[in-house]
Amino acid sequence: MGWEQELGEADRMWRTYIEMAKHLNSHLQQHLQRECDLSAADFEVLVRLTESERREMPIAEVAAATQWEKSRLSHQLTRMAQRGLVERVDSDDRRYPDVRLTDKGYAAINKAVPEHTEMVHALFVDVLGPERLAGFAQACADVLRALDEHRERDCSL
Amino acid sequence: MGWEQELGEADRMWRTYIEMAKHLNSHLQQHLQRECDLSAADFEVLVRLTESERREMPIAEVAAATQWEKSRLSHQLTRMAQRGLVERVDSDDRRYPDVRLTDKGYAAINKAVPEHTEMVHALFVDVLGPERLAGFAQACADVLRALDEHRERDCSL
DNA sequence: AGTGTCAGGTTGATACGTCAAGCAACGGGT
DNA sequence: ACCCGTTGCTTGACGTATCAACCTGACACT
Repeated sequence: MGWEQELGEADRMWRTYIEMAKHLNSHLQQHLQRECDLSAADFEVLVRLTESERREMPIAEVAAATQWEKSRLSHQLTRMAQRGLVERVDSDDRRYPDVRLTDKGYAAINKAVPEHTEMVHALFVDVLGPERLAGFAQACADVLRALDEHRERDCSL
Repeated sequence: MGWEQELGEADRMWRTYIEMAKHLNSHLQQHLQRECDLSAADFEVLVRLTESERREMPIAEVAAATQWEKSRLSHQLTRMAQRGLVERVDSDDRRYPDVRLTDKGYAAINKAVPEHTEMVHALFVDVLGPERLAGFAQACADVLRALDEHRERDCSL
């Protein structure tokens, strides 16, 4: 035993990142839950829906935007519909029903977004400052690119 | 509607980070699951256990290290015990039972750690390179500190 | 029209996380 | 010696995520 006592610099930095991500996430999530009675999943769906002018879009579009499994989205929409945040509506092609933001959902997201944004700024954006933030984001973009390449390689097997 | 079309630079960078974190996480998790048949939670518990010389430690210590709710840990240990990765053992003080790594658990973690580390390097450490990694980690540390301060303020209310 | 195929959606089973309540064992005061 | 409070762990119920199987309506080809 004991290789983990000999953690290199790099691995300790990795752990720092992991810690940060975990705490930041849970903090934002708890805030959202307490203040707005929305789970992170609720929030994400509602945000996507506001990206349509009509407060309504095909379910598949939400699925693409969130990158969720369709079954997860389906369950999520069922629960949100039960709470009156959204409703399913049939479109012209009955295979692909739409989701629509209800007034209640609209009110909820309009309360939540500013608070959430403020929190993100206080805990992240303002802490880093403009230059470091840019560097950070560039790093994230690079990692994302590496991930994509890696995934391509995996799929081509 | 439409404020989100006017996302500032900062908010787009925040989204980049979120995307990166999500993808990186799910990639590592899937790899661990496929190659080693371990969930992220399994992995974390096993790693903590290897940090003891005796392959065994009080449950409370694992709880402290992982920062999990005790009930979550309890459920997790039950499932891991069912799969033979760990076992509960009574210590001198019967209030505080220990968890011990079984041989099977030991084998599992010894296979998983190098693979996981390799993946972390390929997707993260090596992508950034030493200097950018250091900057990144410093940024994470700063955000963590901001989080702690914020939490203190919340608790003192 | 009839049949096949397929994309998109739903459903049910199972695993995991969280919350609240319960349980058990040590330690101090009497 | 007894009771009681505290502390750590477990349990059960519920909400959520994932996987696999299934359903459905449109389209193409015959």
